[in-house]
Amino acid sequence: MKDVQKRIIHSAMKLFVQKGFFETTVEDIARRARVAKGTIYLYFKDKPSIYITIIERYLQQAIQSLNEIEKQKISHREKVSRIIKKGVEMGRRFKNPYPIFTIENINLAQKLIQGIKPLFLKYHAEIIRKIARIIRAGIKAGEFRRVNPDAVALYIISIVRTGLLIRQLNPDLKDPEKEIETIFLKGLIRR
Amino acid sequence: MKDVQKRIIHSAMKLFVQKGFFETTVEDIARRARVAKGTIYLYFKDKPSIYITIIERYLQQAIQSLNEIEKQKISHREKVSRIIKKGVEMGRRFKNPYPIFTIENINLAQKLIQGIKPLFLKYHAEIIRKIARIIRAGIKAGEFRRVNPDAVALYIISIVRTGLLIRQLNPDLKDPEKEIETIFLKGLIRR
Amino acid sequence: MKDVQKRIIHSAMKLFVQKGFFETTVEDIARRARVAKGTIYLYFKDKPSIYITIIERYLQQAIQSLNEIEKQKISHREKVSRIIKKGVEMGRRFKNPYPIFTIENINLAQKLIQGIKPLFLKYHAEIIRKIARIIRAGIKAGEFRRVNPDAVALYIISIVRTGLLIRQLNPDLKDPEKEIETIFLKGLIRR
Amino acid sequence: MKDVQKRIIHSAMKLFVQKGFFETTVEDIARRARVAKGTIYLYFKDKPSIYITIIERYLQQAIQSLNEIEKQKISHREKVSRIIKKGVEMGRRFKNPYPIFTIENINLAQKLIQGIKPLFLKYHAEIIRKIARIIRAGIKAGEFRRVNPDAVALYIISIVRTGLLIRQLNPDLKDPEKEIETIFLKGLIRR
DNA sequence: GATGAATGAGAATTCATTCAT
DNA sequence: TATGAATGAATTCTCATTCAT
Repeated sequence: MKDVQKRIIHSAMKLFVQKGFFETTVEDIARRARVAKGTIYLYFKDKPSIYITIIERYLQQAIQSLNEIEKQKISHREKVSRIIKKGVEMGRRFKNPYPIFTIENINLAQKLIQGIKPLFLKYHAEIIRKIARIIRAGIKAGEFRRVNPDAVALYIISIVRTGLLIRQLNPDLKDPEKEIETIFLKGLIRR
Repeated sequence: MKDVQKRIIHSAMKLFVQKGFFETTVEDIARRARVAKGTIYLYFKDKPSIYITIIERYLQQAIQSLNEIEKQKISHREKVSRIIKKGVEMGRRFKNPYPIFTIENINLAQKLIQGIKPLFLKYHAEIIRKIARIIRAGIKAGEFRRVNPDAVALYIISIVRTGLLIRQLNPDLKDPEKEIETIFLKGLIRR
Repeated sequence: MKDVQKRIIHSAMKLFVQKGFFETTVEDIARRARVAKGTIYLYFKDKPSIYITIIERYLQQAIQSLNEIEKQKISHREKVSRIIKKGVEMGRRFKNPYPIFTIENINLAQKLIQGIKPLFLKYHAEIIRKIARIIRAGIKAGEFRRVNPDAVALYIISIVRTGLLIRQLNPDLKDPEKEIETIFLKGLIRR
Repeated sequence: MKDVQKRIIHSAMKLFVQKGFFETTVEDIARRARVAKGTIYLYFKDKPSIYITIIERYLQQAIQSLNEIEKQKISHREKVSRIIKKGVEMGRRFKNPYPIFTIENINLAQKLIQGIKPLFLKYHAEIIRKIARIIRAGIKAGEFRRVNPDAVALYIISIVRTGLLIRQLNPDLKDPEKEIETIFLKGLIRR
């Protein structure tokens, strides 16, 4: 990819994370990328499409990571563990743009979200499918209890978010996603 | 509270859910509330403060519900179960404005979120404290495993979101939060 | 009509004539009308619609004038004469926005013209119809030669333009439309 | 003239007719001419000057045609007839850019028109002069009635436009400029 | 000569907020 | 209190023109 385009994406990502999509102006993005305002429009048709591009790259990376994890010769339990770990790690890097698609954001920007929806649904379905496949295999192998694989796949994504959330709100807690993961795997109830 | 103010809040809530905060204009809110635009400013100092008011009421209701659940003479496990159930129920009613405060929204509107933060932190801390107290009691009673109560409290909030998310993306799944809750309580791994 | 709207229309008309549609900015119009830029958009949905409004009023006035002339108890020849006179007079006042619809302007602004077309065709057809009716009556009365009334109606509109054009390019010529009209009625060829 | 320049002019002419001057971008012109945008500026100092060049060539052709017609050994009446015929024919080819200079366009683009004015006035005066000379000769020869030759010259130009206009708005009418020309020569009134 | 990426001035439009009535 | 017309700052996007290669 062209250096200029990279700079624009980079600038936009930083600013979207720092100030939010709506509060970042195209001029801000241009300034930080050290290009003229008009240059942005040589590479992106409008402001939302910059956003979409960032999200799309993130999702593609997520799928890539899932593929790699699935291939590994480890227990299903360990695969789930790595998915969560990788998710938190990526979320931290991107300041978590993934959940942009979740119902929560509906509150802030229906129109924007609607525009992204088709793209998201495509990737989201793929991600869920991949995770669910691992869960299903784990059930078959007698490793996991008989659960609904799709629901659990969504649940795993949610756990990633919880991990990020805890880090944000309770920064003292050491290795929070480990704790969460343990409960997820072993349950809250003592036996 | 004055009837006019109620109408404004009601109108705003519907519209924020329907079209999003940014895509709802003050004029929209006024029209739906059948008041003049200027009247809004007799009751609220600006647009964000309408939003904040809605969030605040939601959080107060949440705390109220937690108080009621805590007082009940039931097992801790059952209390957790009811918290999740109530959370999903409230989320469904509000189309879930709660997570507006989560890191995700950082992507869309830092400034807005920052303005809400002090208020949110106050309530959020209280909610976490209340849930954590129940968890702690459950551990003490030997009902739960030895976990970090604060982390679990956040985890529970996250589970509520997962329940809502599944309903949204996989509407066919019957009683999704029940499934999630079971995993939360019993764990994924078979023993 | 509201005073503000009148001022906007008036301001726009002056400026469109003075500087042209494209070279007049909405800010120009606002300044001259002594209102804020945003106020324009309370009365008109966009810039072209100001233009359309002006044109429409002109066309309505033209039709009104034709109606009055048709009713008068004078010879058909005199009616034609008055139509031309009135046309030049109106054109002078509006600096002739009528021909905005003629093929000429296609060269400058297809999109704008296309947007106006439906409106124009409606009025234009009515104007042609009215003039043609007078011509037909004149033929029937033996006053005019057997000509195609529709073609002649268009021809009359064209004569109005010629009158205006001569005034513009040859300001010394006294009463130019009189001369043109005479040729139109009696012909160029000597007999 | 260089092939590249020809291609640019050709491309611009097609596009100005198709989409209008303002709605045609320099990029459009370049693309259609299969040259780079920058190349245009090697041949023309700016966008209006492309327009001016096109108009100028048209006017030069018009003068050329007039010269040829004037030299022919035919009646003055026939000369007038041929001028009209030729005018409509040229107008049809160019989709009539001539009247771009007429008062009508004032409504759309004063600045552009003003820039073209000096050039136009020069050619326009020459065209009027040539036509007026033919009329004057016709009067002297007793062929035409005693009219103002300059006014009639302008009138002839106007008739050309009427012919084009009728073709545009009433495409069914056969040979419309013939009808118009007859009235012009013989008059509307029956004798 | 030719290219086309980059520029940035400039335009239309939106909408939260004010304030005279 | 209530109104809603008016405001104008702010934002997105366009496109003629330049200039390093």
